[in-house]
Amino acid sequence: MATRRLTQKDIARLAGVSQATVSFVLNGSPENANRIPAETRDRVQKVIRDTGYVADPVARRMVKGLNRILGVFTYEPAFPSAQADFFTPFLLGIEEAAQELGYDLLLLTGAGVKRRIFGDNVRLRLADGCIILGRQFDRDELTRLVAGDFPFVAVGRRDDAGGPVPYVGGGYVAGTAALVQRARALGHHRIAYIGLNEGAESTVDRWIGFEPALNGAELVHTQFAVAQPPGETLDALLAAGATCVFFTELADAIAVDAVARHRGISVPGDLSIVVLGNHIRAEEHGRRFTSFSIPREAMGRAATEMLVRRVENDAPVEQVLLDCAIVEGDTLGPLSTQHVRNT
Amino acid sequence: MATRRLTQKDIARLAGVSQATVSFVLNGSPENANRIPAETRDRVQKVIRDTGYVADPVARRMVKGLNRILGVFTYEPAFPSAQADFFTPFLLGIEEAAQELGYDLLLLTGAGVKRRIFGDNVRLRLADGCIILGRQFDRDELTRLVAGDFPFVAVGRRDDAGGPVPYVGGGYVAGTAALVQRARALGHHRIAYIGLNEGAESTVDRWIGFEPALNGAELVHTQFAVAQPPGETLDALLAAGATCVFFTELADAIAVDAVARHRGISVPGDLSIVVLGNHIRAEEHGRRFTSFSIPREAMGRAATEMLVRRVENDAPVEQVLLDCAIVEGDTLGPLSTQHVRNT
DNA sequence: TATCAGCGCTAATACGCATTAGCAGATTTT
DNA sequence: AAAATCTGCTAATGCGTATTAGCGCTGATA
Repeated sequence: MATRRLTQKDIARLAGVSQATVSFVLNGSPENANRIPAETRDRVQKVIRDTGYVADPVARRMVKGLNRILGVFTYEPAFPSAQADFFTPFLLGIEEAAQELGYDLLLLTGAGVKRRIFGDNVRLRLADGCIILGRQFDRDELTRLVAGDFPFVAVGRRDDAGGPVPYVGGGYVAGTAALVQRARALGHHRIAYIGLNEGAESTVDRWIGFEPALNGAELVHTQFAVAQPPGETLDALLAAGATCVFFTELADAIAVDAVARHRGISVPGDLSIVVLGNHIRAEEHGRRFTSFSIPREAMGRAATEMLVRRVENDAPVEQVLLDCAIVEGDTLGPLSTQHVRNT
Repeated sequence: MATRRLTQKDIARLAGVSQATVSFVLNGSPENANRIPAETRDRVQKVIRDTGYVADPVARRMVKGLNRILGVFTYEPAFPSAQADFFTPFLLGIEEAAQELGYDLLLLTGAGVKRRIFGDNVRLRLADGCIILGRQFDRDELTRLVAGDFPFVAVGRRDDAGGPVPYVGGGYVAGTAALVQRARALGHHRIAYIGLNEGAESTVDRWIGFEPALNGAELVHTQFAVAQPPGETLDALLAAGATCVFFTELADAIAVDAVARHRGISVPGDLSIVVLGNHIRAEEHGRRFTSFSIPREAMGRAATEMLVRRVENDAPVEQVLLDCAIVEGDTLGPLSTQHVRNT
């Protein structure tokens, strides 16, 4: 560690030229580089090669505006295993796109307990722009970001916060509506909804897609809560005469499905189940629920590309929703004849 | 984007003081900060609060040496799904430790097809030090790293490269030896080894732990290759009269186990199987192989802590191996009486 | 012969911050 | 009353680079 880093001044001294000349040799813009004859250029380059000199990116950044670094900010830690399956696909897309575009990623770990973008020691600004991941999102910080001049893109749709928020989200509204239509096409007209209908945008979107798509079907039961006792939920569903139930939470669907199976109620024979969204490795629980898939990797990619557009070309705010493909699954079936008779 | 970033000069102007005073208010070293009376300090801090000013970390880094950023370099992309299970646990540990120590992570994506540390535009140096992940490792680059003055720590044991390499590795030698002893204790003395015994350090370590631990047992069959036809491998094992076989690759073990089951050969009744290492979610294939676990998360943590030690205190090179706990599993059993008779 | 245009390079500056040296005025000491 | 000390600040500098302005020189042009 004793040896100090090499600088352009050192190279200049060794090559018998000035620091400016070294700089020109390194990043010869056509106009200026041409003015340096091959002989001098070779001499300088030889010294650079011999010494293994590399320009200090920090100093570089001082002069130019940009750093070719994108920040990735998450309000929750990105890797801890509980979150890993959630965050990993996004990061996958982000990393691939960043690599293709020639950017590195600065992972902001949030220095303290509470993660904040506008904190005391915000190293975020080291990046040229930033991608924001995570379900929770401090409204005030979002507002400040929108108001500020630091380029960012959110992964996931966001309501306006003192202005439109640039984002790449999932088309949950359309995906949900498509699933409802599918259920309707299969004859279901006594439908139920289990899950929150307010809070985060991603949650609200399910409900926004759901209700209008009913289109005359009867919403016989709603439960705007999650993680309730599955037995009671099932009782309520049956009492209401629902033939098809939509869950926002996979976990709830799994629990209710298990109870139903235990009681000899056939899914989808007696009751169809639809889940509004998917999870990685959903297959592990042995049931392929009818749902839509969230294109997490593509969202990460698109957000990265959008961010670079904003950083490099000062592009205007964009808001993009990516399609959520329907996952057929085994839990949505046609209305049984028995139900048809009962109605 | 029209509004330029705020600088200390702006704050100074607004507060009616000099830029130096603003700097003192921000990072008041006890001696100097005391010289600024509370009145002035409050005035400056109010402006800072009102404007939301944050110091540019790049400029900061220009002056001080450090940035509180650790680079994470991987020769392979870190997230793509095939690698995700491999890299994620390391990153988990790295991120947690970095967060605790107050560092951010710079993920180096490798600009082109071939990832190199010493490239044309090495952004690595923006970090204070760097952690190197990945199975493949360019020998020349490692040598240059060792020779250079840039602090780094490798995850995984590395042979000397013009000097000792600082690393945090897994105790594969000891783990392998422990498994061999376990097999011996169960009566096995006709043992086989399937897998490479040269190449990467992690591979070599298995063999190094394996052979001496035989301690008189007969090595009746070796196959220094992976991904061979499992049927043929099994034939060879049986022909050699092996009662216990060690695999370096989980995939090979799975394949041979499947063929054995298909042929009605009992594992571990007729043949015990040991795998030298584990994989996340190994349970998915439905077989709990006897093996040792690789403490990936702990390795990430330890490497990060070691790196910070090197960065902050210029600590000497350390080489650490973390214990690999034995995973009991279901595939190593006592020598069957039939085998005992045969011998 | 004086002027001008190119050539090959260098001096000087700015980027935003931390930090050292130091200045003017007030207060205390001798 | 002069000297020393303290108080509250600012000027100036350097970190390593990119870049603009410009200098001294040669050869061509007027």
